[in-house]
Amino acid sequence: MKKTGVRGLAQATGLSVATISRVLNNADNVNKDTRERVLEAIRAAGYKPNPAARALATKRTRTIGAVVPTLAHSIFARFLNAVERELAQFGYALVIATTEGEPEAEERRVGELMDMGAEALILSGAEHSQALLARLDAAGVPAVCTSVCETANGLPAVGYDNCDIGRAAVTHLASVGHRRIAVLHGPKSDNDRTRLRIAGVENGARRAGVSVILQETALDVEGGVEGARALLDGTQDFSAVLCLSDVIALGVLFECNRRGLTIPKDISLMGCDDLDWAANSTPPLTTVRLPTARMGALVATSLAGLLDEDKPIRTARLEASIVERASVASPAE
Amino acid sequence: MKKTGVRGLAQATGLSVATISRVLNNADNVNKDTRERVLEAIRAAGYKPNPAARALATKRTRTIGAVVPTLAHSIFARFLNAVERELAQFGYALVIATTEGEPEAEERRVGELMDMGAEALILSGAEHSQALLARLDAAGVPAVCTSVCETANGLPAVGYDNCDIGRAAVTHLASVGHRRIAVLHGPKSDNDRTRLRIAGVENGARRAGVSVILQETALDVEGGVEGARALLDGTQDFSAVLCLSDVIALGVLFECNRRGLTIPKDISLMGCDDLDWAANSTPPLTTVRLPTARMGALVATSLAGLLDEDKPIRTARLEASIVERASVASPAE
DNA sequence: TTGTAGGCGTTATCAG
DNA sequence: CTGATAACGCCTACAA
Repeated sequence: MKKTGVRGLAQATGLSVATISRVLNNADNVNKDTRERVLEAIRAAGYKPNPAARALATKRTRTIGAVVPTLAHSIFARFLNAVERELAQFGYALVIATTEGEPEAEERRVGELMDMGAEALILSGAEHSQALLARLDAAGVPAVCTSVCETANGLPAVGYDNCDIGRAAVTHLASVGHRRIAVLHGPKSDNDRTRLRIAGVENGARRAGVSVILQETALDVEGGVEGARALLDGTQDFSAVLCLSDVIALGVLFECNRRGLTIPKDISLMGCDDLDWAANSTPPLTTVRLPTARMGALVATSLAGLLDEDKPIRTARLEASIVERASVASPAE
Repeated sequence: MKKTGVRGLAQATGLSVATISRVLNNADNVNKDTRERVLEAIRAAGYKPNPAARALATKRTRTIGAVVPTLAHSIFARFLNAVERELAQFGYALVIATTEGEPEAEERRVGELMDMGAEALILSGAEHSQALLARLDAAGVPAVCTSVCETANGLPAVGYDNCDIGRAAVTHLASVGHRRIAVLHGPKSDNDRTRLRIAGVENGARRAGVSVILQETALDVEGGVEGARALLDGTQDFSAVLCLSDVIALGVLFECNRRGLTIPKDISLMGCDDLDWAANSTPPLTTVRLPTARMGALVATSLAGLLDEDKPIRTARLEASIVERASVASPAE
C-alpha cells in the first residue's frame, strides 16, 4: 500500500525521507538529478506538505494574528488590507479577530490567537491590559501596537502621532482665521488614539489662542449627524467644526446640507483619515491624511523581518499630512 | 528535568498522558477528582496545548479561509466581520486573503489557504476557475460561494439573488413613475454579481415597460461622480439613476449637489447595499438592503455545522429588501 | 476509570 | 550528497 507524505515519496523514488525533506525546503546540498527526480515524484503524486506536521517540527506556523475593534470601519479594513497584502509576500497568513466594541475582549481574543499558533500579534492602539501584556511575554510572543507611535508598555509601535494630528488640525483651522472651533470626536473611553488627538487639539488651541468646544459622539455617520445637531442647536458659537474621524465629518456634512448650511461659506468642516470619498464630496473635504496603507505595509515587513531574520522591530512614526481641499475657508465676518 | 506538554503533566500528576488528553478534550469518562487534579496541574504549569501537534494528530486545524476581492470595500469588510464574529463562537479562526482586483489571483490565494491548512473556504461570487474547482475537490476541501444564491459548479451558495435585486430596484422605480432610468454599475468583467444585477435590471425594465441606460463605472465614490457626470453631460434623458452599489450612489449624490440638482426633486436616486451612511444622507437614500451580516453569520454556522457535525451545507437564498427613504420620488414632468 | 503504545507527517541530527 | 532515526506534542485504539 502507498504510504503518505514524504514517506510515500521516499518509497516512490527509492530515496530517503531526509532527501525528500531537503528538496522540499530547497536545501543546497542535494544532487541536481536527485532533486529533479524528487520534484517529478512530487508533481506526479500531487503532494502537498502537511502544514501541521511542519509546524510541529519547526515550531513555526507562519501565521500572524491581528486584533482590531471591528472591520466595519474602513479605517481598520484598509489597514488590514495592506497588512494582508504585504504579509502574503512573505508567506505569512493573517488571521483576524475583532473585539466588537468590548475592549475587555481584547485579552481573550489575543489568547485565542496565541492558542491557535499565531507567531506574532498586531494590536490596535497603545494601551493594553496588564494581563494581556503578561500573557504575551509569558509566551514570548512578539506584538506591535498600531495607529500610535509610542507606547508605555515596552511594545514597539508602528503608526502616527495622534497628538500631533489633533494639534495640526486645529492649528490649520486657526491659521485661516477660526477662533472658535467645535470638535466632534468619537468615544474617549477605551480609545487612546481619540484621547491623544483631543489632547493635541487642546494643546494646539492653547498655542494658537483659539477656543474649542469638545463634543463626543458615536463613531459613525449617524454620530456625525447627531453631533452636528447638538452643536448647531446649542448656544455656543463656532465657525468651524473639526471631526476627529471622517465618518463623523460625513454626518456633519449631511446635516449641514439638510439645514441649508453651505460649507465652507457658513461653516468650515475638517475631518481626519482621508477616506476614499473625501476627495469627491461636495465640497471636497479638507482632512488629515493618515498613512494607513503605509502603516499596514510597514507593520507587515517589520513583523516578517523579526520572524524571518530576527531584526528587532523599530518603533516607527509615520507622517500624517493635512490635505487642503474646499471644506475649509476663512470665517465670514 | 521537566518534560514538556502532556507528558510533563502526566509526570507531574502521576497520571498517564491519555488521562491528561481526556480532560483536555473534556471527555466524559474521567473521574471528577482526577480531572480536578489535572486541571490544577494545568493551571500550575500554565500549560497550553500545542495547536500544531493537535492538528497533526486530529487532522483538524479549526481554521477557515476566506478570499475576497478586497477589504477596502465596506461590503466585504462588513461581511467578514460577521463571519469572524460567528466563527469565533464555534472556535474557528478566520484567515483572510484578498485578490486585490486580479481575479486570476483567486486560485493562487485559495491554494495558499489550503496549503496553510484551511479546512474550508469562503469564496466570493459564483464563478470560479476550473483549476480552482479541481483543486478543491482533489483535496476534498469544502467551500461556499457567497453573495450569490446559486452556482453552476456544484458548490453550495449562501447569499442573495442578485438578479432579483436588480429587478426589484427598477420595478420600484418604475412603480413610482419613472420611465427612463439610468443605471450606474461597477465593472462587469470578473464580477458575476454585477452581471446578474444588470440582467435583473433589464428584465425588470422590460416587464415594466420602462427603458434603461446602462453605464459602467469604477466601483467607488469617484466612479459614482464620474458616472454621474457622463450621464448628466450626455444627451440621454432620464428621471432616475439607479446605482448598483451604494458607494457609487454616494458619488452621484455628491455630483448632483455640486450641480445644484436636488434629489429627489430634479432626479431620483436609488442605491444598493444599504451602507451605514445611507439612512443619514441628505436626502436619506432609498436602497436595497443586502443581508450582509446575516449572510456572514449563516456562512459561518453552515461551515461549522459541516465541519463539526457534517451537516451538508444547504444553499441559502437570503431576502434582500427595498428600504424606501427619501431619495426617490415620482418624476416631475 | 486509567494506562500503554503507536501513529500523525515533517524536520533535523548524525553517521556514512 | 544521502540515509537512519529520533524528536516534535498530542490523540486514540486497545488493554487492563
